[in-house]
Amino acid sequence: MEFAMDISSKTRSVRDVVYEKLKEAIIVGEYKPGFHLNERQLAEQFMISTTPLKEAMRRLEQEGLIITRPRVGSFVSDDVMVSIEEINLIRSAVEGIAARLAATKINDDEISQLEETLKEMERYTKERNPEKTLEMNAYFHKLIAILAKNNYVYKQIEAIRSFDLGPKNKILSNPEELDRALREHQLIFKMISMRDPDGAENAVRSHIHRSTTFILNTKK
Amino acid sequence: MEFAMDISSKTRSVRDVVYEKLKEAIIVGEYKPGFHLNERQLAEQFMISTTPLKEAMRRLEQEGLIITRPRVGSFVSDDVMVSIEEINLIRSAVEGIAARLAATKINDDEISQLEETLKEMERYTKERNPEKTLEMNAYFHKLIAILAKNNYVYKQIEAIRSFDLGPKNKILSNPEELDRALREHQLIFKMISMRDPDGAENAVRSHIHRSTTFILNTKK
DNA sequence: TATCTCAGTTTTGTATACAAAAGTTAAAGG
DNA sequence: CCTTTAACTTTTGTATACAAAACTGAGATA
Repeated sequence: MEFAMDISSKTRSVRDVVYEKLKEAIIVGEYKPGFHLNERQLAEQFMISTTPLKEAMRRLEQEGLIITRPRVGSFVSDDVMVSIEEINLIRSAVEGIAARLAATKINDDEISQLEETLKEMERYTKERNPEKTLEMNAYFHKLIAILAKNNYVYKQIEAIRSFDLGPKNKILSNPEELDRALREHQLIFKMISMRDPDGAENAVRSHIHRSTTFILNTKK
Repeated sequence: MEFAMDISSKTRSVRDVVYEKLKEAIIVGEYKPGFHLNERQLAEQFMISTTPLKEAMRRLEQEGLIITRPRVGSFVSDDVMVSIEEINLIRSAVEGIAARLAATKINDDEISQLEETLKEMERYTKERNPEKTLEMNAYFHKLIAILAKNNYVYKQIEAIRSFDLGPKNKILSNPEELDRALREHQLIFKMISMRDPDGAENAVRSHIHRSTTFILNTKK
C-alpha cells in the first residue's frame, strides 16, 4: 500500500524531529500546562542548537499548543488538555468539509481509488483483522482529505489527527464497532461517488461523532 | 527595502512582523503560487537575519501557505488561492463549532457581555453606520470564538480570518445585508444564550454560508 | 512597613559563520 | 547523440556568539 502524499519519510531534519517530540510530550502530558519550555535547556537535552528548536516552537505556537511571551519564554498552553470530545468536534467539522469538497471535485479515477480502499477495508473487516482494518480506516479518511484538493484543509486535518495518541485503537477494535464503521464508510463512499456534497458532509460528521461518543461511553 | 521601515515597531518582534508581511504578500498574490521564497534574498530585502525569517516561515508552513522542500527551499503553495467559497466553508464549520462550545460553556455574565455587543450592533445598524456595524460584527464573531474557551479553536478562527483581505466590506455595507445580518446575529445570540448547542452551530453556519454566497452573487 | 530604584541575572531575540545537501553544468565515454 | 559523472554553484540546515528585554532581589527611602 503506497501513501500518495507521504511527506515525512525522507524529511527528517532536526527541527521536524524535535517538533514531533515536543508535541507528543505535550499531548501525553509529560510537559504539563504552564510548563516553561526553556530554549537553552531543551537544546542541551536534545544536544542540538537553538535554531531548529526555535523553528519547532514556532510551529507549536501556530498550532496553539504553546504560548510565547516575548523575551520571557514559551509555555505549554493552559488548555492543551481540551477533551477528546472537543478535539473530535473540530475534527468532524473539518473532515466534513473535506468530504464536501471531495464530493464536488472527485473524478472517476479517484472514485475507483477510493472504492479500492473501501473494498480492502471490507475484506479486513470480514477477516476480523482489526489492525489492518484500522490502518485502512485511517487511510480512507486521509484519502478524503487529499481528494478535497485543498492544502489548507489537508494540513488542518493532519494537525488534528496528530492529537490522537490514546488507547483509542483498542476500543475501536470491538467487532461490532468495526462493522458499524464499515457501514458508515460505505455510506460516505456512496455520497462522495454520487457527488452529493451535503450527503458526504453529513455522513462524515455523523460517523466521526458517533464513533467518538462510542469511545467515550466505552471508556467509563 | 520598502519593508524595512515597518519593522521599527518595538512592541512586536521581527519574526512576527515578517510573518504578517509575508502572509499578506502571499494572500494578495504579490508572491504567486510556486514562487520561491529565497531565505537570504528575503533577509536582505527586509534587512534582517535569517533566524527570525526561518521562524516566520515555519509558521506559514504550519498553516499550509508555503511548502518547504529540505535543502531546496520554501515555495508558495500551489493552492493558496483557494476560492473565497472554500475558505468560508472551513470558516463556517469551525466558527460553528465555536458557537456550539460557547453555548455549552457560557455563564450569565458572558451572556450579558455578548448581549451588550449585539445591542451596540443594533444601534449602529439602525443608525446606518456601516463602518461601525461591521466592526461590531467582527467583534461579535471574535467574542464567540473567545467564549468557546478552547485555544485551539480560537487560533484556527483567527488564522482563517486573516485570509479576509478582499473588498468584502463594501459589499457587506449594503443596507439590506446589514439588516439581514443583524437578524441572524440576533438568532445566534438567542441560541447561545438559551444554551442550545445544535441551534447555535446551525445559526452560525447558515449565517456565514448565506453571507458568503451573498458576496459571491453580488460580485458578478 | 511598603515602595521605589538599580544593578545583576536569566532568558529570549537576532546576527553571522560554517556545514551539508540538492541542483546544475559541462566534459567524457559509450 | 545520449548518458554518466564529477566538479561547481546555490540554497538551506545547524551551531554559536552576542544583544536586549524582562525578571529578581537587596538596599535605600518615605
